[in-house]
Amino acid sequence: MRKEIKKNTALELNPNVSVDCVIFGFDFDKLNVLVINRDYANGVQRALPGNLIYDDEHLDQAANRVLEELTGLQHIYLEQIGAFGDPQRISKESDRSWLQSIRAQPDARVITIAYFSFVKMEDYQPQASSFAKSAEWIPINDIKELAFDHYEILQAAKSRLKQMIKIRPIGFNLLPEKFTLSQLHKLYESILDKPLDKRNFRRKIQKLNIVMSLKEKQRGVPHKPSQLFMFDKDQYLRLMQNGFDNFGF
Amino acid sequence: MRKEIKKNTALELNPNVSVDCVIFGFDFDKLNVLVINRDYANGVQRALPGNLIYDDEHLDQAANRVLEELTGLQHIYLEQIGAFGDPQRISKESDRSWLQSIRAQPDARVITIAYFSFVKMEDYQPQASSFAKSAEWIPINDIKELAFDHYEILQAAKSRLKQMIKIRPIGFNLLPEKFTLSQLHKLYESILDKPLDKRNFRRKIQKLNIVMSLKEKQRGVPHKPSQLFMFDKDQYLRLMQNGFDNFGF
DNA sequence: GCTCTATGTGTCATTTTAACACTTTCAAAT
DNA sequence: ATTTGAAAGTGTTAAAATGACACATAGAGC
Repeated sequence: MRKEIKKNTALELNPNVSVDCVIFGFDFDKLNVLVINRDYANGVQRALPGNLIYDDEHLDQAANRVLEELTGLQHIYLEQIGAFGDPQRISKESDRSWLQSIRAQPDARVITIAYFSFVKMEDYQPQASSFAKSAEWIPINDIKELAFDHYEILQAAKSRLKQMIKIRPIGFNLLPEKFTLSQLHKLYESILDKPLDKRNFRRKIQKLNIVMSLKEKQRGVPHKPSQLFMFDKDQYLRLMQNGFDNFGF
Repeated sequence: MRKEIKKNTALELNPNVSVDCVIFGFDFDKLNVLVINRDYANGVQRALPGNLIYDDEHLDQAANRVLEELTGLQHIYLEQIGAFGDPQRISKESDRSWLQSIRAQPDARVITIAYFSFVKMEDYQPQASSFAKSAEWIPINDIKELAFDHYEILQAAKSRLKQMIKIRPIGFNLLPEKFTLSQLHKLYESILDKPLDKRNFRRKIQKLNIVMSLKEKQRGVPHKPSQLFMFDKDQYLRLMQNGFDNFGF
């Protein structure tokens, strides 16, 4: 018998449904993703933060709870990517042996609902706990494999991010309050994974009026100091409401 | 005790995960959606075709199977919309009483994975079976309520369709092999839910080279007969491969 | 042959895009 | 004090895309 009898208590995990989170961060040079490391027989393996949901829990809440339990990150707006449900998605040998050490029903079919978000890296210092041995930011392009089907989920998240940047001014979430246009430019290049003409980029961004130039400049840099900017929240909200559908580079 | 002991046989339904399908059709005038009718104590209620998945089944396969079982539609490319997982999503009284008549574990938490697709209405005459009393095309704008959270799912599907039409030439799937530009025009207006300038629409479509004009005209219409067109499959595939991201009306 | 109805067609002003190179400002090193 | 290195900042032009707009045409039914 593989499944246990399941009582209807509020705090019971649902053995068939999990959530996984892809959290993007930007270090002014490249995109990073938040991963946890877990011990297993033959070493350490990376995975996205994720776990089973409780039976009476909203999916979105579950994603937030799990993310916090494993990495300490709180109060993050997570957006659903979709469900991943290959019946074999958790049956690699390294995954199975690990599941046996942490799950009451390690052989249950599990479908997972993936979520993603993007944050200012500086604001969130990951703090591992629960079954995560550690939690850290890893450059996206350095990731060659992950547990379960998490690599596939990561690719889906990247492609959603790429789409999303064309219809929403995402920089808001990934950059600190004050930033330079070069940093924003680099962010767009990192996400779209292609070079963008500097002058055309600046023209296009400025026409949207979502950035306001401050009276302040960078200091201590060994080159011409850059103007600092902030996002204009009102203008941002106005754009979003009018269903803004062209931010295409 | 709400859940039964669950054995690990291949043909067992997973009590926690279902799929639901939103199938759009176009009758040359407006968008329709395929719904099933089910009997319950106080009458008839409409629902999207959907049901539990088997424990060893891919989600996509489950969606295809369920759609066929309930409506007879086969061989349809279904695209995932996402997961819907409100813990209360199946607890309206009318839904519960109906579930008790068809489910082994009517009180289990069920999350559903929604799929959508669009077909040529003429090619698919719905044939109800299983617990569907009937299956039929209903104009989208006539639908005011559906079972469970299906109305919400329908809205999500509509909004995905609206997005998708901006990045893919969807007419391929919704129109018969030979069609007129006016029909295509009307289709775009129905999906986008706003009028589009006739001349600008025609110019834009023709520039893409995805439609080929035939040597054939409409016959028997009480007005100037329209030129017939077909889609150019090669050009379509070429466009799709190059990641075609602007079809914006 | 008259009427009704949907088809089909072109222009122009405005906006958007893509391509492209040099000067400026600061810190650090000499 | 001068030089050097490194990134910031800035404008023009040609080509393409967009949006607004009105009237002649072809067939069916009477």
